[in-house]
Amino acid sequence: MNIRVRPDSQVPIYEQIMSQFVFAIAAGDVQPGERILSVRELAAELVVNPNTVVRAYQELERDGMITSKRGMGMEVAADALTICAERRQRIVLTRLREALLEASSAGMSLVEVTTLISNEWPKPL
Amino acid sequence: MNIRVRPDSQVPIYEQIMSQFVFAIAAGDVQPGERILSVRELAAELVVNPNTVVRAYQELERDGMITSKRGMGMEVAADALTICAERRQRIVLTRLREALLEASSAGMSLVEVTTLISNEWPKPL
Amino acid sequence: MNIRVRPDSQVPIYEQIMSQFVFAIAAGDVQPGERILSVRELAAELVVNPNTVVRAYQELERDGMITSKRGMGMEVAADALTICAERRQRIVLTRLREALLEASSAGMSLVEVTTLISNEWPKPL
Amino acid sequence: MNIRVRPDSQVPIYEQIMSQFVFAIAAGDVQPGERILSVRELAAELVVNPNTVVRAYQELERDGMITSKRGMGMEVAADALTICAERRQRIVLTRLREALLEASSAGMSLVEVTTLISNEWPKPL
DNA sequence: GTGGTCTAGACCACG
DNA sequence: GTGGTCTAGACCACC
Repeated sequence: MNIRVRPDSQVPIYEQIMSQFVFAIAAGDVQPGERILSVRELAAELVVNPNTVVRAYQELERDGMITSKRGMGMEVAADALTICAERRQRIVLTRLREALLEASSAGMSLVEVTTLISNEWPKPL
Repeated sequence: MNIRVRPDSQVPIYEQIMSQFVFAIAAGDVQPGERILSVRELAAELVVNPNTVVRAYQELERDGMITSKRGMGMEVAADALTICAERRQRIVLTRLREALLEASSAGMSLVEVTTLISNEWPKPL
Repeated sequence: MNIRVRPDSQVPIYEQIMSQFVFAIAAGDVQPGERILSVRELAAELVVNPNTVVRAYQELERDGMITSKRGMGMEVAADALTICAERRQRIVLTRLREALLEASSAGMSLVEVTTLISNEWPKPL
Repeated sequence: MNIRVRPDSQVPIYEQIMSQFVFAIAAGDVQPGERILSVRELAAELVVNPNTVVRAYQELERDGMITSKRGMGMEVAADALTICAERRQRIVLTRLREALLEASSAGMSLVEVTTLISNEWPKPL
């Protein structure tokens, strides 16, 4: 799994990290039980403050996506897949709804938005 | 033109005010040359601190959407329509792009997104 | 004497009116004892709020440049010429000093400024 | 770089702060990428309300002179030098033009002004 | 009446 | 620690 963050994005770095984990787990890129990078390792790889990774991991753990194994690092939780699939859906939906609400209140029609989306649909990375 | 703000939104109140002006001007709800509510009036109407309105107005002014007539309030700038139309497009596009990028990186296909949007398209207010 | 104001200038309209009177009197365009436009007339001519003209006239009167003749309007004061000449000097000097201070603190040399001034010297109107 | 403000000046404190940054950057006193004083630090140093510094920094940021690194303070932007050099020129020119226009309309000749300037040229601080 | 500036102090998210 | 936003209330200049 490849994690990348955009430090200049509007969305907080720790949230970017979280989303990427959620997406990776939901997609099956990482399996339940699999060990994940340590805080220090990931922080070094992303060139990011370790505290930021700590926060992302804490929230992921609180939500049951990862679990800490008594001083041996952290791994993907057993039931992470279900949670992540649901959460992925929720993240995407929320963001899309906001964008649509704004487009609508800006006076755009459904047709216009649909056309625009077809043009803007990002190419696979 | 009716302005409403959600004080508990993620997006700052002064930005909400700005967007609504941009959209209202772009839609022709208010004409260039037309006087807008005074800082105190709008603050009272929105139940918001006057300074918050001041900030929104100042940013709108420096972007050329409104102009201040010393001691006589503020009015929609002569060339506000062009600016606002362009900016509206930009605001909506930016937000949509981010949402689509996320949907894409979450593994959704263009078809799925399009379907989802048709279902989620907000009803006119 | 021709008075013109720039409503969008940084300097207050009433000050613009005052300066122009000072300059006109100092230049001899209007003579002591000569009647000046009434508040209403000047306000109409400049398309300006009468209160603004009132303020300009009040300050001019307070400084001895014009005097009100019992309900018959206002006229240039007897000793206005001396006062205005002195004041004109002061106005120009103050403004120039500020500009030079800024230029200097911006790192420009005297030579640069002198050159620049020769190029920028406004053509007679 | 030493920043000083005159609290009793006509020009707003936040503008004084901005100008000093522009001049300092244009002069190369601070380099692109260099970290600048935090809001609280500068506010304490100038004995000024932090919000005043915030305003100055925000306007400098939106004009591309400095950039904010979330949670890590602000630094001089990469292309700040170009912007600041251009802006410095503009600030000085505008102020000088106004002063010259006034001097001219007061009836002074170019020679008089040049002489006056040589006498008034402020000594280096 | 209008906008413009400043202070004081609070709370928040982020790293 | 950092910046970002908001409130409250004050004073000012201008029209």
